[in-house]
Amino acid sequence: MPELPEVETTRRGLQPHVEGHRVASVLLRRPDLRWPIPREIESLLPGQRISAVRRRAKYLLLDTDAGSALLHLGMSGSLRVLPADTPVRAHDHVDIALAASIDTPARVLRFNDPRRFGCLLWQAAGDVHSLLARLGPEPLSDAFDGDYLFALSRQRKAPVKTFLMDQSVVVGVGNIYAAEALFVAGISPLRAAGKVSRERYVALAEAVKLILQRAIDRGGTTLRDFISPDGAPGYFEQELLAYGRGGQPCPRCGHALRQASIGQRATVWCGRCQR
DNA sequence: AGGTAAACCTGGACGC
DNA sequence: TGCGTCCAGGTTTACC
Repeated sequence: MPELPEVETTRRGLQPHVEGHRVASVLLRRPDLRWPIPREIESLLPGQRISAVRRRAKYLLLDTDAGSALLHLGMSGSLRVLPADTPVRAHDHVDIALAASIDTPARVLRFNDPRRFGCLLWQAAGDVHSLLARLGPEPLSDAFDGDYLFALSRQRKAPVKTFLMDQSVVVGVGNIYAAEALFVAGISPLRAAGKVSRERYVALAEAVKLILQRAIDRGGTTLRDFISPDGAPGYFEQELLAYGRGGQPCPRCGHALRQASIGQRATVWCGRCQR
């Protein structure tokens, strides 16, 4: 489910309830998600004060003096901050209980993930987890621009949509926002990455930034099960121009939007506006 | 090295 | 109503 805007929405929802608070206890209702949950989550995290809630790519990090809990929401994961006595529902796999303080009641940070493609891992203090080691730049940073994409894409034969979704090229762009950005930039998702001009990569980088920022402003996209930590859905779905609209008229020219699978992912685009 | 496809897992939508 | 099939916001892993 979650691409960068949904993870960032989650981070922002978590931050006021989690940052500066102490972990009272950890409850694992199953020992694994995508991978086994490491021992440190149970042995080191309880008692620690969470100093920051950060995002890198589609990962969330809960920083403590001992190290960081590293979370990924996979396709169907969500995190919520709930009153400590909230009844458990199906697929509530992990509770990180937060200690009560003078001005806040006890709450629980609860990780729900039906498909279990998400993960909860541990990054020791001073370390960079191997999953974070080979990631590309953040799309909303100055390091990401058209010149960067142009330089990296030379000689590459994979479709530009596959290239854009490669997390070692740029992080955070998944299937929804890749389709949207290519639509806005007027680039066919099928075009080989190495055959897109510098000028058009400038337009693409700008489109990625614009769309991701706009989606963050709307609280992300809720298709099925994405919810923010306070239970609210995202409102970007109503602004989607291409994703999920195969067969419908192009919002720009009225021509029927095409749909096909590119790199194992359903892709929608306008054969007239996108070349 | 780059490119492609299988694999992981559950639930919802759909057709019969 | 029930069952089979297909599809879904991700990414590692294996293979060519």
